[in-house]
Amino acid sequence: MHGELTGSDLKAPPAPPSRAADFVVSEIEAQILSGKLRDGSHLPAERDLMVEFGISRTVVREAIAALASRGLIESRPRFRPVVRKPGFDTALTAVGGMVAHLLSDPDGVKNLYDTRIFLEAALVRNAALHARKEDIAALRDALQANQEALTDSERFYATDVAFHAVFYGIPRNPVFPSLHKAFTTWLAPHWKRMPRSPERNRVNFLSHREICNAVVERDPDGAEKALNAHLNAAWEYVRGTFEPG
Amino acid sequence: MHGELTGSDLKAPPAPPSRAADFVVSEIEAQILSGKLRDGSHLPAERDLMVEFGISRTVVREAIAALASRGLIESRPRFRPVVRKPGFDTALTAVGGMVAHLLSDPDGVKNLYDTRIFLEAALVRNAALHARKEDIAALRDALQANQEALTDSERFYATDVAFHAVFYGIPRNPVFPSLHKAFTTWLAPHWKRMPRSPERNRVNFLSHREICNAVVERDPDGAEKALNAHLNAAWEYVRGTFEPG
DNA sequence: AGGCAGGTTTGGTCATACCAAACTTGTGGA
DNA sequence: TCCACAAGTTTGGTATGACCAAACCTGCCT
Repeated sequence: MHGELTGSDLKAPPAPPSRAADFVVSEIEAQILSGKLRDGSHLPAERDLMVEFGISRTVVREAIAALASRGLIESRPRFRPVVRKPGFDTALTAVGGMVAHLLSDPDGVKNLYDTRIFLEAALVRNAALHARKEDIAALRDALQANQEALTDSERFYATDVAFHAVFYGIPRNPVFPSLHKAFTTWLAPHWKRMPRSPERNRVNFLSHREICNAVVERDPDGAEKALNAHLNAAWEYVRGTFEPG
Repeated sequence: MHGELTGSDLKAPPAPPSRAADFVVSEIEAQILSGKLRDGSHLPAERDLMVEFGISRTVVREAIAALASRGLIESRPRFRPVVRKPGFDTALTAVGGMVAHLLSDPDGVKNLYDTRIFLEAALVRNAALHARKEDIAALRDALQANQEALTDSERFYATDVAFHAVFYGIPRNPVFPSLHKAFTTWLAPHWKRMPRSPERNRVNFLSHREICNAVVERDPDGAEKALNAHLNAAWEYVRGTFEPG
């Protein structure tokens, strides 16, 4: 049936590649890139693909599954698969399931959270140095919304997230908003179990205001310090959700 | 236009109907987490799984494929799948294929590279502030290796990567080395096409030395500035690999 | 004991069939 | 004319069963 993979392998140990569906995958991959399959359009029917590539439906389905898990196509149970040219955040979404397992280990949560702190510290520093007028305005708006939600823990959480999100938007690099989304999504389960109260909200709000003020005053060190204090304090509460101590 | 979907029968976004393989996936997922399937052990034969779950081999294979693409098991062509409890960098590896597509767009490369610069700037700053003696020593070693490879562009590249890697190790958070690996892997294709020469190597080495010195002198601003200059200069060369201008 | 040959597993692929849900189409009523 | 509903067709999901080739295992033979 199909040709051979002329043994030009790349690596000795894991090399003898005899894959068939992979060919289809890369083919469809290429078609998506070349635009033959445009974003949003849907994939041909499986039965059409099998004649187009001269393979069995088994392989077609396998290929589709692979593409789907790579985020290149979106395959709902009974519907026609939809072509999706992935963005940075769909990429991060795809790892989500795996990250969930990483987080079964408390160290995983800690490491991920520390990464977030590290990045966000750099972001507030960046904000203090480079924030534009609109950014400052957005920050103030977010802060006010945060304040107005002090007594509504549900809404406070949302405005809290929104406040932090502002910093991720300032560099004008789409990777950062995607990262923010990823962080909040991944850490949300633990966050949800964190005790909440108007008092806690108030503390957090004050931290936000402190950060905001430092940014407005163009004080990167102050902003960074405030953010670190803020997030490290939050950690003490989060860790209670899985470290009984 | 259409009336509306003021929801009667259709479940709008995601959650509707039927998937059979997903059950198997989550089941095996759970078994991996619970330790019933230990890391490194191999999965039961497909024909065994189909009786264990009372499903057809089709579904079993689909489930295995899904697990494999999520990085929970490692499935080589003709071999028994091996259970793998994923780590941060296997997670990032899994996205790799997708990222490759993001990079088909020059903006994607730019955004990713900018992200790297941003993170690495924060890392060198962190290094200047918190590097331990061992870290400084490692940095000096890496720098020296880098110098000794000046005339061998191949080896220079390796030592270059290794030098930068030191900074990712300083926070002692495994996420950062994984990120470094991911960055270098993803950007490598473009990097490979970048013109190289002993002169370029020398320029890069001098940048490295400058960064190293700033770190040794505990000068975060200087280190950050030097790194930004270094990487932004490199970008000018990299962009030539896809922007013919 | 060591090594090779043959039988047995096991993953990869194909072909076929059936079901149920989604899509399409055609007809009839307001 | 247009909407609504029902029958017919497509299409994805799953199940069987079969075959091949490579990997694995077993046991004989030197």
